[in-house]
Amino acid sequence: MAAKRSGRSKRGINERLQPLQEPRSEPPLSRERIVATAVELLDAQGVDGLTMRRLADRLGSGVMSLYWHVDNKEDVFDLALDSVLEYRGPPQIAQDWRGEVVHVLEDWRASMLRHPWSATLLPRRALGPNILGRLELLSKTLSRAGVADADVNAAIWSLWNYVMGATITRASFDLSDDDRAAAQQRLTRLSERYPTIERSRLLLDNDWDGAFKNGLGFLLDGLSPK
Amino acid sequence: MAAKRSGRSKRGINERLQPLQEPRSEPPLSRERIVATAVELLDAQGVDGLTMRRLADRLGSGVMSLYWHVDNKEDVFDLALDSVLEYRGPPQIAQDWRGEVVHVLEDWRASMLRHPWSATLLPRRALGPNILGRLELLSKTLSRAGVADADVNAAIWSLWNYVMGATITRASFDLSDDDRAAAQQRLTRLSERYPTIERSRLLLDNDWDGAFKNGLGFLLDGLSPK
DNA sequence: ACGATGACTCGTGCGACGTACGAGTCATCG
DNA sequence: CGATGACTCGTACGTCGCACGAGTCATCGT
Repeated sequence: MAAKRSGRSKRGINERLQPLQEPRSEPPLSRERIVATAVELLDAQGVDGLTMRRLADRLGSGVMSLYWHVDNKEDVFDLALDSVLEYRGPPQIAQDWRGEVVHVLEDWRASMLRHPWSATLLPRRALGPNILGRLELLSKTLSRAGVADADVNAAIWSLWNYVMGATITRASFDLSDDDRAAAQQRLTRLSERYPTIERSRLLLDNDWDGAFKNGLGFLLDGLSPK
Repeated sequence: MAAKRSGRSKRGINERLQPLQEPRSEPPLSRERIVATAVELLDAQGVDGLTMRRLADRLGSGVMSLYWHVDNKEDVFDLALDSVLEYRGPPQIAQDWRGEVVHVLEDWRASMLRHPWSATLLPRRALGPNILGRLELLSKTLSRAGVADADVNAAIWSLWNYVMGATITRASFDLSDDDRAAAQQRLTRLSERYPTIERSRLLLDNDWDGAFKNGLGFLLDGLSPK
């Protein structure tokens, strides 16, 4: 019931009334500062690492002060997620449609991997303006490329599914070396039950970027207008 | 440091020592009973709905008794997840490879949608035997279909990504009608910013099953050996 | 027949968590 | 000068996972 979006509170006349009691006098709270700090915290500690108490600590404020600027913790997640998914456009003009689609999706994946918590968050929160912008761009590109109108939506969802699956998997699997060692041990121990994937070293391939590009190539082959 | 896997405790000789003090005398705790009840609870209340207290309540036991049979709460998730992802094989023998792949993946998706919490859990937990079995089967099928050895792993990860993305998205988006109404409202309010996806009604299509099959068709087209 | 052992259950307590509530502080304006 | 509204914050409540240690009971070696 609160949460103004308040650009900047205006004091300025009597700053001297703050007798520098704190060595580093924090700037006043604001939605932007909260969101930026939340992103920092999420990057550093993951989804479970973001608590309102820690967020307030980093901001040098009390916990309940945050609730003046945001509705609740879910709101913080939504704002942080959206702030991270901006698309700045292709590097130069005049690409072919495949190049453009690949660039949008690789940039999307890269943004989410830079903030791994965002990948697991995106599917379960509302679509913010930045994601809608990306979908709009994809839609226009595919249409212009000659994909039949009846196929465009299915094509977009295929691409969405592919990026989400790839990124969530990638972001979830780069845990500790212990886990990696344990997984390898388990697999070789069970190699007689899973001979094919053991032989092809399916679970040991670390070229995630290459696999992403190759698989996307397959999908675009299937999507190309005949 | 505990947690035997104990098939079944053997009493039997002197059951009469239990003087039916409880109208419904619960069977003793066991790993299987805990996992089955955890699945029930997860189905009913979702990931956040599973707490050790509620689980113990449903089992008619104390909270700490659970910790004799499982290591911790994560262990409960792992066991519940694995118990839900069994594959029973294709309905009849002798399908073409496309039919077999489609069946594995549709069954996979269906299993996860029957237990929506499993989709979001799978990518961030270790791969259990049932998932490995599915990957083994896919690997064999693709090889037999003539997919080049160098492409098989990329192909499998494409399929994995696609199923995971599709299922996680589907499982996360069937929330309340309020959300759906709010989303539609938001979209039409912003229709001038996103004209293409508004016109194609991208976000309003509810034929998830059809979209899954169509998109999978695109991907398999791209994977077919030339 | 008896004491030891181990399987299993459970109550209490600790330190987190999100956030409702209400009491503060302070600049601004009539 | 008194009121208003923007903003901050301390306290409190109910919930969570789980560590710890004290129980109960069947079984077995002697």
